[in-house]
Amino acid sequence: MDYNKLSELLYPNVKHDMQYYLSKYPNRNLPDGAEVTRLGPSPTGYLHIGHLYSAMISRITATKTNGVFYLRLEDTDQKRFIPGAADIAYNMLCYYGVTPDEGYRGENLPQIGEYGDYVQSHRTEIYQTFAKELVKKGRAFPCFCEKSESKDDILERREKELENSDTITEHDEHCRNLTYEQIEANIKAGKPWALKLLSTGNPEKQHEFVDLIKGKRVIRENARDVVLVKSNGIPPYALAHVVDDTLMHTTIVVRGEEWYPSVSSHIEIFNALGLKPPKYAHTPVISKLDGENKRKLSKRKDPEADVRYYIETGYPIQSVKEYVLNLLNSDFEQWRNKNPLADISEFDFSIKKIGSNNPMFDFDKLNNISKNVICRWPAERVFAEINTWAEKYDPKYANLLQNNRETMLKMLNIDRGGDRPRKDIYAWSMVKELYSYLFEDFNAPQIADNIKKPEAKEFLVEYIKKYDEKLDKQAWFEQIKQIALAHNFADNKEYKLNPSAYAGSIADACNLVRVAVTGKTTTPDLCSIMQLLGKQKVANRINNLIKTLQ
RNA sequence: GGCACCAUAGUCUAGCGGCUAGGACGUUCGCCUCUCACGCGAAAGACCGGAGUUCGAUUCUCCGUGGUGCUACCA
Repeated sequence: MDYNKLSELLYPNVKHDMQYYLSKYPNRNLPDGAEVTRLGPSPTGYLHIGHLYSAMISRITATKTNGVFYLRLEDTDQKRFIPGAADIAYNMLCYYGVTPDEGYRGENLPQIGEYGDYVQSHRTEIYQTFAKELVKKGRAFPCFCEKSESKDDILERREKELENSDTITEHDEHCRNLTYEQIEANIKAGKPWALKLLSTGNPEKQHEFVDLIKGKRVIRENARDVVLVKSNGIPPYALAHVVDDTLMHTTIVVRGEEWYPSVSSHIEIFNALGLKPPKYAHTPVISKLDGENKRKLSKRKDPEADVRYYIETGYPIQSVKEYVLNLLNSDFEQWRNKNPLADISEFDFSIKKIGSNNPMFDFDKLNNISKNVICRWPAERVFAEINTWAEKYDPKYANLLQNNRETMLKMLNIDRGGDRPRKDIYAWSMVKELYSYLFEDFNAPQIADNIKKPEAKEFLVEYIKKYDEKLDKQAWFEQIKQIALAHNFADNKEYKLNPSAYAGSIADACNLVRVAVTGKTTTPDLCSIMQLLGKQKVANRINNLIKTLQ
């Protein structure tokens, strides 16, 4: 077979050769050891938490080595294209502070960088040039078989194939053996065709492969005649990956573990073209416990898979990043404990420290991290963040906050600051409910079962008569205690010894006031809250409760 | 069906031939506070199973088992 002739038959319109592009995009001028990393989302929806996960690896690695992190749009599947998704990807990266140095920046901003175009659908001519090169080298052939239309199609076909044999064919025995004349006839007849790799690999043969996360591995050679160019002229991932990461000089490909099985086919394509493959880092996949089963975080079922979820819920960016970092390098939290105020960029991140099993998403942990982040911030900052969040997601509340700025600031300052700040907020959306008593009245709440109602009532009646909002914390407590004791509430320890003899404990008395005033059993320092509310409101609310105590 | 990845408490993990198997979240219980938290202290809770290698395996090898992924003209 005359492969040059074949390449002209297949790609008569391709003007340049591979060398042309190789010299058009020369090596990057970067310091020794600089790593070039990238994120290649496909615009099929939102940005997945897994994208943020690998983007952080890429961003930190590039920053640490004075390299480059760029964003490339992998939009070769036009069937799954969703308008707006590309912008979301870029915007979310920026929002989370994982900003790319170059590449695609959304529909309205020009791309940055000398190695573009960074949108794969704009690069078909380049891909076809490389495809033609492969044909010339006798390493690719046209396939005229009918394609599978859907996932179901494929599964069905696979089932059928398995009925007769125990393996799925890897070589395309039919089309790889067509003669030039047959191919020419098919082309002239206008039959659609895809370009496939003519694999020369032998799966019995193994070779060493080093993955930056998994370490040294032995993998089998590829034997699959993978599709290089689809019948619409656009390549699927494999060729696009090889061409783009060569031309854009990516040094480390960070991608999800689901790609791991295809490295040998990617390496074969690099080799067939005489190109050097990059280093690979296959990351674990974030999963979730669904009943008894562990599974990948799913787009449809799990709102937390979408990075926008955390914004809508009001998690600070820093909380999410610290959580992801903690998943990535598990010694992060030890470092954080030692350096509570340090910027996360000071943490000694390493790709090698990434574990290789798939972690499950844990809200408890995220919330805990977030509480620790927020409790260190001054009230002004917390207020500003809540306000910014509310302006977007709860304008009414934002309005309320702005009109009561001083009150809210005072509220946020209760138990804040110092070595042992209160940790009660992990996301801005919870604040409205958490401090609802500040701005809203409520129906009289239930009181604890163990408290005797008639005495509770007498206690509250007397207390509200005597309550003086000018008392400081000490005096305030002393007053509650005295009045409670007078109404048969007992010292905590004594009460424990003989509960039935008393109306309740001092703690119960306090809680009675707390519940009456706030409607909640846990709140920051009650004395401060009462001062904030003012005597009138406090009196009204306590009276409301009194009415229910008959 | 084939191929691969993974396997330590409910969860995230440390471990890299000899440890009372360490930490964190969560849970429970104390202490502190004459309230809620915070903080402090403690408890419960793990090496998937079986062979081998070894004086000795959580650690190394093999075989099971389980979970996951891939086996698309999706990425």
